[in-house]
Amino acid sequence: MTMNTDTGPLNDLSVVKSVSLTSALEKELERLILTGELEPGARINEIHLSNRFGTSRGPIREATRSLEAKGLVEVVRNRGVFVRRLTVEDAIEIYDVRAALFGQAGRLLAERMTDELLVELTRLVDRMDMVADQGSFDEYYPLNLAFHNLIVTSCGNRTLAAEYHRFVNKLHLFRARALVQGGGLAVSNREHRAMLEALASGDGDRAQMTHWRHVALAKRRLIAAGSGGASRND
Amino acid sequence: MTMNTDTGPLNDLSVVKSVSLTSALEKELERLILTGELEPGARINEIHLSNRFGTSRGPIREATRSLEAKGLVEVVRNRGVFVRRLTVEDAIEIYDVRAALFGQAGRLLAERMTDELLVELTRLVDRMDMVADQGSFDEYYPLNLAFHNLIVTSCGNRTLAAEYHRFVNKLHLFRARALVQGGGLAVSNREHRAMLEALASGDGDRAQMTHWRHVALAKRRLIAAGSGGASRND
DNA sequence: TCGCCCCATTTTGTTGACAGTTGTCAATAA
DNA sequence: TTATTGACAACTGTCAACAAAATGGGGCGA
Repeated sequence: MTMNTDTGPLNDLSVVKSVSLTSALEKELERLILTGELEPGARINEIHLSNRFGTSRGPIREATRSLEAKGLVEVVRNRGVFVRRLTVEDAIEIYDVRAALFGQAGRLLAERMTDELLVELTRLVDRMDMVADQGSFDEYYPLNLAFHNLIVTSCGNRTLAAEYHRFVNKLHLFRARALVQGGGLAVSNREHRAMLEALASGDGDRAQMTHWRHVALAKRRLIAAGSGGASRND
Repeated sequence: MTMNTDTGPLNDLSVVKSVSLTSALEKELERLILTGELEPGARINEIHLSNRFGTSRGPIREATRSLEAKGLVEVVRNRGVFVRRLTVEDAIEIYDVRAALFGQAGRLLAERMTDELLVELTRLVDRMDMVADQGSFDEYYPLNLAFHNLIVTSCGNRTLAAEYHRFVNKLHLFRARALVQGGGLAVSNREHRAMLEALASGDGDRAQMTHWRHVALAKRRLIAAGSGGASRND
């Protein structure tokens, strides 16, 4: 059982009154899941949670039903709810969806590009090149994340952005999560430069293609890495 | 209030025991929303529903929280839940997401195309041409729906298919729903033929482009029709 | 007549309790 | 030793009741 009884997260919950208890619980549960504190496959015990958060089971059940609809947990009747476990096949499917959404975001962004944004994006890619030379993955990863987030949130389509983030989050449920983050840093950043050029040109077709390809290649790297060693999906 | 007290749908609910009451209620509520029996903006009264379905409020609350996560209803604290109302801007955003997903489906399908599927798809397009000549929209619409569904469900990516359908469903919440279905029948079917050719060629790039463009053009038709007359989104 | 305040009613938020189901473990028999 | 059975414990599914908030209407005063 991965439950602890510290009261840390509890404060955030008790303070709020403007927002419903259910949604606060949902946010907290989502955090626990995405950070891995609740591991994929783990069972979510309603009584334990209600004790931990000092509420009854009702709001917790509502929160888990919401998380089920979002695809983060699985509800089995008379058995309980479990943190969803993604297979390699699931992860690959998600990559295709991600590629489609990210490509569309690139297209939209190319058609509404600004100089400031181009400067900001270029700076991120430059810094990624720097840390990639040093092979420092720990520094590369957050920059990479910021780069992608900036593109998606700037494309002007909030629906698309929300969906994109939902699927990126879902990848956290993938057991062999290290594979997702792997891949050549320098190679990946060369793709970033191609994306930048397409965005700067204002050519929507080209931007969509480069952005789509970036995720598609990441998927390829995932498959290649997966078929090598840790391909078990039990 | 659009509630009636007939016991028709109730039977389906009481019979089942293997599936939870919550998910049965959720399905029924989703049906009521998508068919328009519960109109966009309508308030969902927990007590009324619990009386109507003969349950307590608990399962109904869980079902509505799930529908909220799916984007079909909106929950306002201490006020209740309302059937979500889509603005024109929302609908346009959804079209972009749909285009991205449909394009990806086209690409995937092109790479795993079979002769039988091509025959089946061609038959649908042929029949659409027939009824389009007669200007019979009532016959065209279900054929068109079947055509798109067949493509998406055959692409081999269940995650993508589920997302696509989720967004198509959400379009039912758009007030000026007639606009969504509008557009030239013959024009639209000409795009279908281009998609067929791309699928038959097995060229993923080309298939993605033709499929993406098909939805993008539908979006354009929506915008054109919307800016003309019924552009109010109150 | 118009605007504001107060109170009753309605509705939601949350809780605790009970019933039914699942999983476990020990005792028994082969 | 191993398989089976029965009882117990833990947990989920559902419900009814209480508390808090919002809605609506009537009365009062300007």
